[in-house]
Order: sequence, then C-alpha cells, then structure tokens
Amino acid sequence: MNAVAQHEPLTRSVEDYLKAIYRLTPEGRAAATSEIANLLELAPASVSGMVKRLSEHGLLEHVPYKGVQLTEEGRRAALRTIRRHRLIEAYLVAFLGYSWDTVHDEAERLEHAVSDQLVERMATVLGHPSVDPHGDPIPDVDGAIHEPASTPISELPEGILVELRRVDESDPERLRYIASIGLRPGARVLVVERKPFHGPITIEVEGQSHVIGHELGHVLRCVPLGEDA
Amino acid sequence: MNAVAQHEPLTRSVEDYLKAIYRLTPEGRAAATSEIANLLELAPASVSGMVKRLSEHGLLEHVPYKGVQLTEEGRRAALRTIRRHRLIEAYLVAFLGYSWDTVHDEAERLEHAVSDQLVERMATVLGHPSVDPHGDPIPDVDGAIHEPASTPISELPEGILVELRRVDESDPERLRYIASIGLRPGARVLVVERKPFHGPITIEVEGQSHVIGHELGHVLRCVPLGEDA
DNA sequence: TTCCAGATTTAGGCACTCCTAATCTGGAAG
DNA sequence: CTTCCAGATTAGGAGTGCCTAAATCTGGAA
Repeated sequence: MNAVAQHEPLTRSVEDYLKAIYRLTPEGRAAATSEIANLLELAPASVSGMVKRLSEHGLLEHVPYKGVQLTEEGRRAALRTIRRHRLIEAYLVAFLGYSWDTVHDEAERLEHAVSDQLVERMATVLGHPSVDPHGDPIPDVDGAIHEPASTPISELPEGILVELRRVDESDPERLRYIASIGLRPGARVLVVERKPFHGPITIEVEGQSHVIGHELGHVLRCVPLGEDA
Repeated sequence: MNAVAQHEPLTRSVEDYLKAIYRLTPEGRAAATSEIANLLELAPASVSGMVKRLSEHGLLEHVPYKGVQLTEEGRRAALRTIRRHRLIEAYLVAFLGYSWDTVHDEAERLEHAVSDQLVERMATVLGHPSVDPHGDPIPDVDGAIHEPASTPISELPEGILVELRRVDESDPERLRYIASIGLRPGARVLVVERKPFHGPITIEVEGQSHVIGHELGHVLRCVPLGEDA
C-alpha cells in the first residue's frame, strides 16, 4: 500500500478531476469546490464527495471549506494525463486530418484509453514535439513541464505586433470561431485598438480587421514581435 | 423512445457483452449465460443481471433458463464495435509499429473510446481494408460482413499444403507463441501428420517442423492450396 | 458582535456493474 | 414418473459516480 509506483489504473472520472485541479492550481493556489464543479460541469455536492475519496487515496490535500491541492502523486497523475491528451492532439492533427480547433473532444476521450506504449509511439513518429496544436507545452515522461512565457493579447498595448503562441480554450464553438478568423498558433497579429475597462479589442490578422471581446482576448496568449503603429 | 436511431452511447461493458454474444451466436444459435460469463471472465450471476437489463433495453432476446440472442439493434451495435476493433488493429499495425500478435489489447480499450469520425479516417488512410491483421473480416459501415470460407487446420487431411487465412485467438500469450513459430495470416503451412482423437498435429512452416495441440489447430483457419505429400 | 448570504458539506437516492450465497428450474437418469 | 443436479436466477451487498435537498460553516456587512 505504498504511495509510490502503485499502478492501479485511475478511472476516467478521477483523471478528469486531477486534470481540472491541476489547471485550477497554478503555483500553490488552492482550488475551490465550486471552481472544480464549474469546470467539470458537475454539482458541487458531487465534487465534495469525490474530493473526499481522492484525499483518502492520497491524490489530494483537502482542507474542508478551504480548498484542495494536488499531492505530488496527484500532480504526477495529472501530468501523465495531460501528456497523453496533448500528444494525441498533435498526432491526430499530423496524421489523421484533424484541424487544431476540432481535435480536443476526440483527445478528451482517447486520453483515458491509450496505453503508455501507444502514446510513446505517437511521440516517436511525431519527433517528440514540445507543444501541441494549441501551443500548449507537452510534459515529458517524467512529468517535467516548462511553460514558455506569453501574455494574453488583452494585456498588450495598442500598436504592437505579436505572434500568437497559445490558445487557452477548449470549447469547440469558440475554437472554431477563433480559427475561422485566421487565428492559430504561429499567426502574426497586430493589436489595433483596445477599449478600456475590459472593452473590445480590434486586431488585424492576415490583413483583415476583427473586433473581439476581452474574454476571448484573454485566452489568446502571445509574444511581442515589435511596434508597428 | 423509438428503437430506431437512438444514439445514446453504449457503455464499455455493454459493448463487451454485445460483442461476446455476437461471437457466441453464429447462425441463430442462442448463447448460454455460462458461455458469456466464461468469455468475459465474469460470475454467471453478473451476466444474468446484465442480460436482464439489456433485454429490457431491446438489445437482446432472452428466454430465461434457455439463452440469449441479439436483436437486430443489438447485432448492429455489436458489428459497429467489431468494425472499430478491427480497423484500430489494422491501423496500429500499419502505422504505429504494432505486431499482429500484440495489438489486440490496445484495440480492446480504444474501440470504446474512438469516434465514428476517427474510425472512418483510419479506414480511409488504410484504403478500406477487408480484413484485420488476424485475417478477421471487417464489417462495413452498414454492418454487412462476409466471412470468407476457411477450415481449421485441425480438420484438414495429412499431406495438404494450405495458406493460413485467419487466427481466431485473442489470448496474448497464445498469439505470441503462434507468431513465434512463423505462423501469421498469409503463411504457407504443410500439414505433415495428424494424430487421431484430437491428438497433436505436426506442421511445417518456413521449412521448420512444429507439433501443435488440437486446440491450437482449431483456431488456425486455412484454405487448401493443393497436395504435397 | 451578530447575522446572513453564499459556499460547502452531509444525507439520502439512483443507476451501473460487479460479487457471493441462496434458491429455483428443466431435463436427464433411474 | 420421480429425483437430482448442473446451470440459471434471485437476493443481498459493495464501490463508483452522479443527483437533489437539507444541514452547516465561513467571512464579511450591518
């Protein structure tokens, strides 16, 4: 019953909880029950129950009424699932004709079914990529991950020319919209105008102007290329 | 609540039951509870329970104490799963370095997770194959399947030269053994000697002699190529 | 300091999928 | 035609994972 190297496989649900909590707890934050419920589209009471069970199994640290964090074991499990997800996405785009904006749901189901062997073979034929089609970094086999710096386009000054690096969105309709206006990782984008108080942002992509909401701008993470006013 | 075209997805377990019952009921036979339990490695009582539930859902015809058969809807669902399984096997062998004797387990998990879209894309890049790496025919999208004639090598006369067409086995160890002596779909095999009363069979493959048990001979399905005594 | 709104947890249910133990049944043997 | 038993079913239980409704807690406003 040692906590190390026990490889009883986790269920689909458990993997989803761990992934969600990983996303909600950057740098030592704690995740609230309601945040998890929100992300997974479950009732808060269901989350309370699962959190209790996962704490007992040593995957989470839970302070009742305060929040949860992953244990080291939980973190490793979460990163294992994330690695699978992102490699599957990269594989489906590279070899099976998926577009980067439609691949998420398929990967969401496959990540719970593939063996380590299969994922590593995908990684091999892909040449061990460091990011997936959304620009998200792929953790390595040991669970190491490094997130290259990037800034939401909603926080960059007007007049700046940027390269889109990451699209932090999983909703299929939003993704399809983002792709439809020419935005994809690697795209050059000019920040034309930013209205104050979380107002709309005007950008130029492939010579075309588009106005996007602040919320959408928040998921478009970029690196500056220089001024171009 | 119509029986037609309802597409609430079936669970993993349900798909496994339907596949098992499909295998156990060639041409109108009925499958016994114990046969299903055996194939799925479950307690007979568990099968009774599930069979009851699946009958109520219209996927099975159950005559208590007699046996079960698939309804038309159950048959279609079984063939859908079998199509997925066999195309996944073919894909993994063709593109991801799996060997035909080790691919079964991976496909067994993936068949419950892939979308129709993904399976059809695999079928496309494979060029719509008609058989999987074990020689098993792949049902088409409408559920039509035709099983080419073949005879277990255990039923063929001594001295005959045959081509191995199908290996009806899913146990990994047995498959690995079969592959290790040079047997695979397409291999030329000479039936050297067959001892009576289900005795051992001596065959020659790739110039090498091997003695196999009758049980193993039963899963090796062949077509005759001619005499060679 | 008290009190309340909102978040959280507990209580009680239901469906699924499995188990063991007890009971029942249909057909074969006497 | 009765008895018996292998095989099938029912009974009762456990774990997962979700739900709604009812307590309960917490932190900030009055």
